[in-house]
Amino acid sequence: MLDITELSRKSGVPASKLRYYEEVGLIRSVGRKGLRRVFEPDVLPRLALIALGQAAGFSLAEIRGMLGQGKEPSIDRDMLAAKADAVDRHIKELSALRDGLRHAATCTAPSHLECPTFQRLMRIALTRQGMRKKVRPTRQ
Amino acid sequence: MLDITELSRKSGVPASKLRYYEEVGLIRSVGRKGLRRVFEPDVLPRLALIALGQAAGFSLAEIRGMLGQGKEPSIDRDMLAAKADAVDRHIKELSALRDGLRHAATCTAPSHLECPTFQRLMRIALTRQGMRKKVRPTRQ
DNA sequence: CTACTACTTCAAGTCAACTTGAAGTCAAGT
DNA sequence: ACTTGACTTCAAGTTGACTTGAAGTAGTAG
Repeated sequence: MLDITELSRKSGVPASKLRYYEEVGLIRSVGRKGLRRVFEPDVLPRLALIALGQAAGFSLAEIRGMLGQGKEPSIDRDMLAAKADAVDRHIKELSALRDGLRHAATCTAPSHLECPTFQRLMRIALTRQGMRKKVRPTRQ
Repeated sequence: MLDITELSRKSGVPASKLRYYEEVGLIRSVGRKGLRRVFEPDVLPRLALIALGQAAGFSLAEIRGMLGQGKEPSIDRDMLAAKADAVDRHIKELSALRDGLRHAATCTAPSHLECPTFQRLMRIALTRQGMRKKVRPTRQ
């Protein structure tokens, strides 16, 4: 059993965030010691999953859906497979971006617009336009 | 030369977003026809680059930094290489997540906590904890 | 018993990236 | 000349994911 400060220290997640996560139903405390929340140690892997899900561009609501409320993830297998496919598509886009960046860093073509590698990058970028699955950075 | 409606139609980017992007210095209009902004066609690849950069988890400020203001990207090669490395690390995380998801979709182990694939996923997730490079979905 | 500290709640603030709405303006068609 | 429609500006609103601040309270040290 961990109080919120211990959990915060072990996980690296600020206490305010832990309270927020509990409030929105992502984690659960199993009781109180005085005022203080007490958590079971299995919230640690759960927090790791949450962080990973965020890194993949899922909203907290989606992550809550994936994790379920019980301890056992108990998740819909088809949905998981679909999510995996979505992540895979995202990876492909990012691979193209990485290659494009690396190329741009070394390419000495007169104009990027004339460079075939750049052209390919553009095509992939434009392909992406339709599918509205974006991602953006979080402050801090 | 394109007016804002044509640019919006060709790029799939709503006009309000185009105005916003101009306001924050991501794109430039080259003049007005009456009230209406007029753009050069080379903003089209630029918009594609912006979308791709967002997909990679960069903020608009970072993207503005990468693209520069002129037509020629004129970007710092070292920074580009560093960005490419960052994207590559992100890809590795996502690959782990994808594998974890696929595994979870098919795994019939009694408890995920006992499953070695899940364990591996956890280790990678926890590795990520230190580096504050997150990403989250955009509405619409 | 009193202080002190670290927690508690709850409301409000913040941030990026946009969108929406009101009120105005221009050029093109009738 | 007048209407129409699509643009214009500018301020304010929205969303998700938090953080911050004020005011309160519970366990512990002295």
